[in-house]
Amino acid sequence: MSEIQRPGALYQQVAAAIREAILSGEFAPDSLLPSEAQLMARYEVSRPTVRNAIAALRAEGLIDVRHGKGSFVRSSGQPVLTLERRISRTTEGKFVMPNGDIWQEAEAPAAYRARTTKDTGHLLQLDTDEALFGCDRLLIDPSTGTRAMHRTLIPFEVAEIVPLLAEEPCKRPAAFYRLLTEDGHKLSWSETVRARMPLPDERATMKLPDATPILHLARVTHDTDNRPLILEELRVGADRAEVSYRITADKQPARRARA
Amino acid sequence: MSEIQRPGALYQQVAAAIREAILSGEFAPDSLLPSEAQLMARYEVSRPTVRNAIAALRAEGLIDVRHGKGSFVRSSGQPVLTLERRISRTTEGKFVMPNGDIWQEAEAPAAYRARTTKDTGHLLQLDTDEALFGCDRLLIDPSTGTRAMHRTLIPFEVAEIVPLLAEEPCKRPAAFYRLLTEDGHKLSWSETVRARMPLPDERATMKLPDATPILHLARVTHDTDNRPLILEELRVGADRAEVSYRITADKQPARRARA
DNA sequence: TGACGTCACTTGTCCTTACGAGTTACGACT
DNA sequence: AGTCGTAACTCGTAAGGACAAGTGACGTCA
Repeated sequence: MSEIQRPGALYQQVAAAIREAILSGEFAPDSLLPSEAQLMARYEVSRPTVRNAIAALRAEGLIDVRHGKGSFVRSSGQPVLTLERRISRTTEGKFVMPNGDIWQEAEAPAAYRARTTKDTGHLLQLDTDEALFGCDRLLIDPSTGTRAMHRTLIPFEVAEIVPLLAEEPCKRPAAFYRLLTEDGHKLSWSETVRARMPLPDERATMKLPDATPILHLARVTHDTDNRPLILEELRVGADRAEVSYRITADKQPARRARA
Repeated sequence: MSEIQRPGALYQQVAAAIREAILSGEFAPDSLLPSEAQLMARYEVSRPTVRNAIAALRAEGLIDVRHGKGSFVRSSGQPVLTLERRISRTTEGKFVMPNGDIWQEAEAPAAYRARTTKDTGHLLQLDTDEALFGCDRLLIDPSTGTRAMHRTLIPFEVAEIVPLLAEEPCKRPAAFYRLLTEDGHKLSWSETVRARMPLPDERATMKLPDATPILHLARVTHDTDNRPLILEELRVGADRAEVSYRITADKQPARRARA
């Protein structure tokens, strides 16, 4: 290390030095970092040490490395896609829960039968290993290229009681809402937001960069008597998307606050 | 590799084999994986290759490695802490926006002056580099040990117009809501949820495990005329916390649906 | 009995060497 | 001029060796 002694292992010192250089602006976003060979010379360390330092910065999401080209400072752009949930009461006293019509289906939806896990069972107020109708979709927002994975789950017993849902398990959820509302049901929603690292197949399907978590949304639609009817899951890369809940006050119609 | 040939590099084959063994249940959650030496023998590869495979699984959040002890399958437990936003109208026609009173302050709040970034400026409908009052807190939920970082930001010009906010910039946000409501303001909220990898200081402050993203919540409180008054940011490890929005229908009081 | 030191195990760090593979530019050949 | 091959760069993979550092069990000593 040609620079000041820092705490920790050598590769951490190197990583810290590069990190500071990035955050201080010495290396601008999207610019090319020195090559491994140059970093070896600059800090007087071996190649594994340099690569270890670079691996740490990749895990932090600070840089992107492209085979044969070099390491680039990741432009810490904000999400380009806002999933807006506008929660308000119109003058007619209805809640609004838009379904995000921006999405297009990249493939034909895949219908199947499944069973509740501990997780989905809890959300649907069912035990584990209960039978479900399922439907998976791969969605794309054409304006930003953002990909997302969508899943609809409907319990067997709900499909019996509310035949609307059993007819076409791969119908778009927005159609379910419309049909149920026309049928006299008063719906309420519960939406849970989690974040986690993607599984390898999720990384591949959504073409996620390194060190990119995914937002995992689970929306449960409840019937009048608070019985869970439908569980929808949406998974999307957190580098592209954010979720926004806008709660407007009494009788004031929802207004766009965007610049 | 003593097993079937797979696509990709050697270390990826090893990683895939271990991953499958974990997901299939051969290695139970919280159980000890074979040591590096055992894995070297089992797959007939060198130690760097084994370590590379293990590094991949760490980045996926599948395993935890403890120096001197070994590698453990991470128990994929669900979040232990649900930040509930119950959005409903009471019979008096008021919206409810609880502030999460579970949190306790781990240290004295730190007040300071700051300037808007591109990000915070956008949320507060201000240009970049406008003056702000700021206050940072380190919060702890004593029942789960979950740590979170909280930040309050109030524009100078808002503090002039609404003197309540300037008096005590480190007052608890819930107190702001109460004071403003008593003063006749009709508040509305906009809450944005993002996820990203933590910076090193965030990892240290919140004691986050490897490969753990954070949830980043930004809540803007709007005044009657839709002017942004307060920006609150909450950062919390996504391994511990989730956010839940419950939107209940007309006049039906919010009910707990938890088991 | 209790405290402590040692040893055998674990992962962490760091080095050297070698070759494979993607990218780009330059130059020679057609 | 256009095409294509090669050379020189980049990062990716893999092996080997050596020592440091954390952990826990066991045995010795006071």
